[in-house]
Amino acid sequence: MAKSSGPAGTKVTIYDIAKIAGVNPSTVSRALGKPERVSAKTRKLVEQAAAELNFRASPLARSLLTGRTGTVGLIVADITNPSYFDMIRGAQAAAAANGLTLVLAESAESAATELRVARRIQPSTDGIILASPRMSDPEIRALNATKPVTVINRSVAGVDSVVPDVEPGISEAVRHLASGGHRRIAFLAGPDTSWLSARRWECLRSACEWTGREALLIPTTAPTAEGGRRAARDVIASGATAGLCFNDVLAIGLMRELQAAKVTIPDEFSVVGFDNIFGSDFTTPALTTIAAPFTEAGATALSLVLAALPNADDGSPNVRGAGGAELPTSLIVRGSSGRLLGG
Amino acid sequence: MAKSSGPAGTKVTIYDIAKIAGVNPSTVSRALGKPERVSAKTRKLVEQAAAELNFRASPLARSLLTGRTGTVGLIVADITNPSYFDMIRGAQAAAAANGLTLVLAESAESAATELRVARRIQPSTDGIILASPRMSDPEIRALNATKPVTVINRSVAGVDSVVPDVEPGISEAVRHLASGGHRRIAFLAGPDTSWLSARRWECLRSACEWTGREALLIPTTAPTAEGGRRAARDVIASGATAGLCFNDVLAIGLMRELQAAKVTIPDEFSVVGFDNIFGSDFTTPALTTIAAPFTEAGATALSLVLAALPNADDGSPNVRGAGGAELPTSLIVRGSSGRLLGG
DNA sequence: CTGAAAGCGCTTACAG
DNA sequence: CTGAAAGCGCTTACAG
Repeated sequence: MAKSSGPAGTKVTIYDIAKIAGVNPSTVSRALGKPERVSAKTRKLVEQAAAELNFRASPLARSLLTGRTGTVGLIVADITNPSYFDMIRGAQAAAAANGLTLVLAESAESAATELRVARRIQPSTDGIILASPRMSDPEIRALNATKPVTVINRSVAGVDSVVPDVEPGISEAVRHLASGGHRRIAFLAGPDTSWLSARRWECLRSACEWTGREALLIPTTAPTAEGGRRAARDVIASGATAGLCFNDVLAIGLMRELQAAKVTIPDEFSVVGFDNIFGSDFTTPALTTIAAPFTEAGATALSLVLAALPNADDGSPNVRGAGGAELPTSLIVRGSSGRLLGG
Repeated sequence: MAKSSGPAGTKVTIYDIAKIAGVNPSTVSRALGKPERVSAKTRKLVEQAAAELNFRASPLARSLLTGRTGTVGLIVADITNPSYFDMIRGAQAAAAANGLTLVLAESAESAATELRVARRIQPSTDGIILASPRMSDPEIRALNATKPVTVINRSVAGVDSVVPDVEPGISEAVRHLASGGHRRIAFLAGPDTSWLSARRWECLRSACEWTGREALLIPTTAPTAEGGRRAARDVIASGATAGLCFNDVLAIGLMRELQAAKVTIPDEFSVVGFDNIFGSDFTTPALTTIAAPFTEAGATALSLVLAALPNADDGSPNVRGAGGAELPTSLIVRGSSGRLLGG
């Protein structure tokens, strides 16, 4: 039996290595952590012993000393909402590229849960990213006072953020719809705690005003396909001939329900979504949507957290809340929008 | 200025609390951790002080002592592959329900990366779940010797696992296709390191044999939409009139490419996927697919890891590799499959 | 270049 | 019920 494969649970420490290498534990630590500070011979001895015992340093013990966990948290409202997929992917890739581990958590669209989860993971992470947070500004600032926080799809004074510049995408969409003969455009809103939904609505209203169109706000029960279906009746009742939806899933739900009610899309009604999610081009007609570079948003958020970390060199606290990125949006025209029949 | 909002980075410890509560640090620890072992007065004192200082116990320090991290890792091949979404969701929900944090990591479909990532996160987790792992059996067993491992979509001797029972779903699919007049059925394979792909192919072959149909194996370049598109030519060349695809994304890619080549679906060719992913009903025609309860798979995997944890009571190492769950699959017939025109 | 000691923040027998 | 001490596994000045 090789002793290297001890029973599960046997923890190999630097002391074990020190013993068989015949050196002091502190020398083991050095040999492994800063090999250049140790003689070639010692290093070899230690490395051999470490390999033999299949040693893995405890990140916990190290973190306790260094104050760094090598982990960044990402909290999203709904882990299965495809709008977040690219963001998660972007953050995860950026974390891996920086030798960090990403912890993913979910808030179930609840501000209270979000705060609880954030508090829970904060002590074991170096910083956290909040995707479309539902908490209040002061709550976010309080978290940011403990460890670096970056918010995505929201702007909070004193906190690093990554937000889409919604203007270009929405302007394009309104011009596109206006040229298709649409005069009354409905906005199917997101959760009312959503900063981004408010921004999009504001922007739509102003774009409609500018082009002499009418903008209508239609609340929804949830930013899901079901939420879109349920809103369909109100949309039709409003007299709008086009709907801009807070996200693509909502848009797909709306389109399905309208089609079920024999409304032809886009001849009788145009549907435009947001986010260009996976599958948004699977529908018939394929969904027109306003896209934002979410992969980049996730990566940028991670780099902002990284930049806000206390400097490893001098330990000086870094500036926080100075960072901010605005990512451009654009319209992707597909089949679900176009000229209004007889419009 | 309230002193409760100290500058960032000021770490509040039980010593600070002990000082202002006028008790020993160990008493603080007890008051917070096992309140029943402390007098009501002391408890109140400590709780007040803790609240005042906005104290949060360091999970790192605690983990170092207890050996428990309160974290479970989940490694998937591709974080944006929708086949994994429900699995991730199920595991995440089950983790949260048990007061655990889920760490999500990605292996980029590479066995080497997978092993590296697993080793990296193992020390800071209590156990890990490997979704459709690409590593070798011995590598997985070695990981399992250190800390509990549960594999999903794979069976490894001595390791807990959750696998779909592919038989019912595939049998149904073959009967469905046979009754539609299909005699030659292609299987668009997954990665050749995929245990599940091998299983599905075996099962399809045996089901075809049983019903007197011909089964053909068509390799693909990747389990993605692009992989499906690229395989389309081979599929047609094979003379098959129906294709069972390793996953839905592959199936959607295949369907799109065939449609682009003016093949009418399902009149001239039937397409069946696996996994019933989000969006698989968005296509036209909607995708017929073989579904497995992935949310449940994720949750079950988490509970298996939990059960394999060393017993908190007596610290006795728990049995590992004894657990195993088989989850039933079923066919969801939608528009992409049916009777072969003139078949 | 290397050793001995102190300490990161907590928990847990052990006394009293 | 509470205090004093030891220890989890590592790192880092401080001597030599």
